[in-house]
Amino acid sequence: MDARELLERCGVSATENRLLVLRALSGADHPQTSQTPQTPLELLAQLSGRMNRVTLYRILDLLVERGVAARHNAGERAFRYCLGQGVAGHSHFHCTRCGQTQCLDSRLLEPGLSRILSGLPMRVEMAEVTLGGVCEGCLNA
Amino acid sequence: MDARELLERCGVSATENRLLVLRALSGADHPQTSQTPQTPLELLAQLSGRMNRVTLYRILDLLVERGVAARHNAGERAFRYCLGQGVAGHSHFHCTRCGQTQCLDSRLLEPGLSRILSGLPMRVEMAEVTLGGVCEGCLNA
DNA sequence: TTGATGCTGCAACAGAGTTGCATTATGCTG
DNA sequence: CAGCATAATGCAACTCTGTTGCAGCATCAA
Repeated sequence: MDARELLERCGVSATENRLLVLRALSGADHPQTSQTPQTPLELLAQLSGRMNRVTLYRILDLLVERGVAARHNAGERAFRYCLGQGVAGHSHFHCTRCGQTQCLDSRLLEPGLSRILSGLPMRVEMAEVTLGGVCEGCLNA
Repeated sequence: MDARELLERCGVSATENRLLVLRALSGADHPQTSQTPQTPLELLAQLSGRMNRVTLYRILDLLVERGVAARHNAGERAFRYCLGQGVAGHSHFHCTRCGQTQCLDSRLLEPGLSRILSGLPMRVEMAEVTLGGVCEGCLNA
């Protein structure tokens, strides 16, 4: 979907900076990162430092609040951000061998997750699965 | 189990400070927190600030490394710690209404988790499920 | 006793995120 | 178009959380 349209649909104006952040999140300039959630500083590097650090934080907060991006924590000090909302089934895998973090296809988690939720007494509105181990690539290498 | 014994079993000497931290983690003095992972600063408050901040951090690192405690991140700035190792099925629920975070019984997650893992191509060594929503207590209130 | 090791505390530092405020851009109303 | 209100941005300074280096002290074994 068009980034400009995406922004306006959720009620925020499509400023130059916001478009840049969306572009960086989508990995448009660094295809290999498209499935990897990024830290604010990594994003800033992609933007060649052209944007103020604070502005970036504010835009990320806004995107998360509007459900355009998801904030995620893999046990590091910094948060990581990626496109897509943070509700049901937004999950990640972190490879301890190569250090890469990748987003998991939520459809793979669906059946298992609903099984977990069915056994719980609380009302669950958000579910995030964080997995760690050795990724397919490292296993084959 | 006895705290002193627990420490010595995993090869670290049972110093006064370490026993204090274990005691605080177990919620011995504040029963309502026994199921709630705590931040280092909350732990420090329980210890009436009698321990140096750095010492506490070092002890927590040690306990995590030895599998006695689990480090966990619920999307806040600070980590939270609780007893029990951080491997397979260590999971939490965060109530958005009352703000409480509680540990989930891993046995409740077991079937759903193994279903998730069976569909993935990577070798999974750690799995953590983070749920958010409204807890049982708040639903009834 | 001596030496080696481990634990603790203090101070200083580093990373990540936030706040306050001034400046600039944008858009609306008359 | 002018004037004003609002939103977005940038800068500096700050807070919070965790880390590192170093020195003092305890413990234990030879």
